[in-house]
Amino acid sequence: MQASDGGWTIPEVAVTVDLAVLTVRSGALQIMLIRRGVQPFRGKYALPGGFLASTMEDTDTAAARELAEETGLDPSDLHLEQLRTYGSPYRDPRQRVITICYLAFVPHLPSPTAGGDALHAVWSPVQPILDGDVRLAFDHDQIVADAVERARSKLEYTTLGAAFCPSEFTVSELRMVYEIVWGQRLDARNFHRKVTGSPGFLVPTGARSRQKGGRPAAVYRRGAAELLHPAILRAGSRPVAGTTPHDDMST
Amino acid sequence: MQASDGGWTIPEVAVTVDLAVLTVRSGALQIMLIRRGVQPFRGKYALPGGFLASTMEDTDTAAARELAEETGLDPSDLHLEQLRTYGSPYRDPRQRVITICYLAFVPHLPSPTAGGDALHAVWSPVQPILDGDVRLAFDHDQIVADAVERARSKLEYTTLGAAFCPSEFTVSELRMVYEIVWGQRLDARNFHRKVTGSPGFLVPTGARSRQKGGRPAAVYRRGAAELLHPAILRAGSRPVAGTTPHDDMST
DNA sequence: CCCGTTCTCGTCAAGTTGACGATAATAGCT
DNA sequence: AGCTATTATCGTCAACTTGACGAGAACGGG
Repeated sequence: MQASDGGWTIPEVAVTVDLAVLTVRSGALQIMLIRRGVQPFRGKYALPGGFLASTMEDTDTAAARELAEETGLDPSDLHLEQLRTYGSPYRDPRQRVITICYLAFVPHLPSPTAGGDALHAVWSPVQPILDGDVRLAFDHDQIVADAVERARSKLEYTTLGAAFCPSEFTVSELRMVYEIVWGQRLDARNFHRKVTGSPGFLVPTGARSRQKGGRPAAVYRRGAAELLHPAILRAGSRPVAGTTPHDDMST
Repeated sequence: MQASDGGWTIPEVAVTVDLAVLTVRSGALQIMLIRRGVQPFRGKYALPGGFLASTMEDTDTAAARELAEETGLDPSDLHLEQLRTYGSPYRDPRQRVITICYLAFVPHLPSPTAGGDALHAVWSPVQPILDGDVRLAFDHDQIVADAVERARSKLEYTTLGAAFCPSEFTVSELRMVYEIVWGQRLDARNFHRKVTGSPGFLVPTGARSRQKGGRPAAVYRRGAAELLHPAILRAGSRPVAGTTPHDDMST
């Protein structure tokens, strides 16, 4: 459990790398879960992940490799970032386990997963987890809550909403991503003006989508911009009108 | 190095909790460093921190305790948040060490620290580190760069700029924090309008500061608001603050 | 060919930002 | 006291952004 280092021993702990993989499907924000086959929490759902191998693998690389295994997709196409590290002492009943958690945004996957670890992987809507109606293994409820909040925030000031869309998409598809992740309706006309007016957000392909009804929409691809200036703010995060800008101190 | 768990062994690695403690002093954004007394990187400067004790201490708690030891301040007064976890395999030449790094904003500390670990602690301007003119131990240059970028970003959309100020401060002091952290001049009149118009950012104490010259400024305390809506965005870059030599904490 | 639907462009009032003039209130100096 | 330099605070105005919403464009389906 400890390695010697010139008369001093360095304590060691178990470390896992877990993934919070979010997607938008069936009109809901969903997260990838696996059903645990071993104790503890056998039979419960948990985030995919695993112990950091004793090999000298970078944690970022380990997360990308796991993501590729679970989704069957090239991780260079997907958005993957570190979410947070969870180090509460009793989050694993066996022994102390610290989890480095990563957050991924993936588009609606066309085929079910193919990797070996992913045999038990399922997509599950996040809302029942946030509401406490579904309980996950360990402290993964909290991780899911953190992941969703990070995702909602990221849509405001980055172009990552497009990471939930396929490589080619319309403004309406992007708007529905925002509406589903934020859980609120957006004005289609103002949203269109906003995203098409943000330099580098959308690159028109020239093609037009055809669907059941309505005017065909222009098809776009993701642009090079990653940050949005200014941000697209969710309702409720706007200043309250009526407050006096210059308030007298004498009160 | 491994613990048995029903026929399977869980690999373990060494974990440290490090601190990136930022402050504004002498007109520059500075970070707390310690001079290493042991190998590796003996004599080099590094972020304060230590191996995660084998005790069942929460990593957040461990970071807060270390911060209190280094600064001598009550950690409940200070802003402390997790920055990132660094897990590159060869960042420590001895063996694999994963570092959970925390970010703290502290005001200009009036008195030197009293703890034992802090005897060698110094404040050092971040700019030479960002420029590559000063090299730290391990990958701590990168951590400092991440910490500064996080701090600059946090000033935009949170009220954490006030965490660099003493408990009572003026708008000018707050503006200088912004100017120093962002490295650009801000219009004093627009900044005043902006921060006094943000509900919950500043609470007037009724007192007025007296200083060398000029009209006395109203004195404020931090308000309850943590998020700024809308954000204060940095704009045109105009470098302002120079760098000062290494400054002992007991100044 | 009409109709419902969706996409896209315009318009307008309200609010915010950036540039900057003007006034207020102090210290230091003669 | 009067003057000046300095800093704080208040106002003004044009340019821009936002939210609400009208209106036309371009389809599929009856």
